[in-house]
Amino acid sequence: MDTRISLLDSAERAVRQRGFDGFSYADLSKEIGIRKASIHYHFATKADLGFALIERYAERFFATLADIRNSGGSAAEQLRSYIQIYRDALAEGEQVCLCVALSAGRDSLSTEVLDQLNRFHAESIAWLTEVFERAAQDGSVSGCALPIEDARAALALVEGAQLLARARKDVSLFNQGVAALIARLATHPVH
Amino acid sequence: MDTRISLLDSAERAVRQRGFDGFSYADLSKEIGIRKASIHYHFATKADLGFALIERYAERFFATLADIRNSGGSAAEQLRSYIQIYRDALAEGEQVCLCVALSAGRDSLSTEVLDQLNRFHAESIAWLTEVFERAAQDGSVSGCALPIEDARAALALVEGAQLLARARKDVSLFNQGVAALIARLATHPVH
DNA sequence: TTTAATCTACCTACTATTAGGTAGGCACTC
DNA sequence: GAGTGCCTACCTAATAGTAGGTAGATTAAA
Repeated sequence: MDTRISLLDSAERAVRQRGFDGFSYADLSKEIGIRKASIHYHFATKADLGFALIERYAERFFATLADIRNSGGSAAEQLRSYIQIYRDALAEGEQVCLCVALSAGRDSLSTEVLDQLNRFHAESIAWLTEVFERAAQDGSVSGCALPIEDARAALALVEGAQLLARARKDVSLFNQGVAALIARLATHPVH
Repeated sequence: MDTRISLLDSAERAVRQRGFDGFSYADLSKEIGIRKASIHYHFATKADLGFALIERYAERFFATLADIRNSGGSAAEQLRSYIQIYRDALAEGEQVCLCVALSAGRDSLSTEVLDQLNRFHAESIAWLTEVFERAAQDGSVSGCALPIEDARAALALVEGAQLLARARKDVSLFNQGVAALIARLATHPVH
């Protein structure tokens, strides 16, 4: 079972660096030290591996979002945490978040993986919409429009900023991209 | 020379739909009706083809930006035109802009193509910064912060919104992503 | 409690297919 | 006759996936 996890870890890093078509079973084989054919024992097809990847990723991601929501911070604080997830995911500008990586290479994905990807986006927007609704109440975020519009813009922004940052392997490009959003966030409790 | 253009057209569509690794010389061969080997006459290597692609694209793109700048419209009008370029590029949600497509598959790109990609981003941000500077004067865009920050955020936003839209083959996701930005744009001349 | 059956996690060796790229030739035009 | 634009026929390396086997642990039956 340890091998399975090693495979997932190795594959996730590869996908987030080079896309789903950017790594092969041979690559994984070299990295974790079992033969290429043996990988098929754990993941019969590459599509199966892809599905397992996004399933595990979604679980982790949404658990983190739930933690942030339950932390009780202001909307601004929660948004800062949200942005921090995407900043951390960059890993020195080498990687992007798994759902950005998969979105980018959409064509080679199975419908199951695509469904998970859609769920990912939908739940992210739902979470962000809630935060922006709270922002309208606690006043910790300036310049708010409709919560749903702010939510969709925020998602597009962090994903786009990741893409720009990885293109030049430079995390500061991410920070620059989200600077305007961060500038709207109150640094101290507003009430 | 007609074949060369057909090859570029076909390759551009392919890259923007499936990424640089998502198409082969065999695909192009089938699509335009000459043998695979003959493509090497026009583009000795795939890297050469990639370079020709982004070169042609950049020329077109920046000519359009120059036209918009020279149109004499307000900053808000020019931003609307800018967003429209990215919306048009989506082509029913099938494609993304070439630089988004190339950013997504960064690893398989030659340094020459990567350089062009960086130039693309730098010039886009320069153009947008100018527009936001003008916005600070003509007042046609609300909620402006630093022009450079607004510029970087706008670029990240349209690129991210494209990614989201193509992931679901749905242009309305792009429109939703940029709605908050568009809401900041004055619909009538402000002075 | 030994024996038989089954399962796990791997192996070697192979397949068919595709990738980008090359060598050399052929018709046609300037 | 030199250059253009294409051809057939090939190459090497890599791709995902398959066939068949094996050492060792676990389980079930005698």
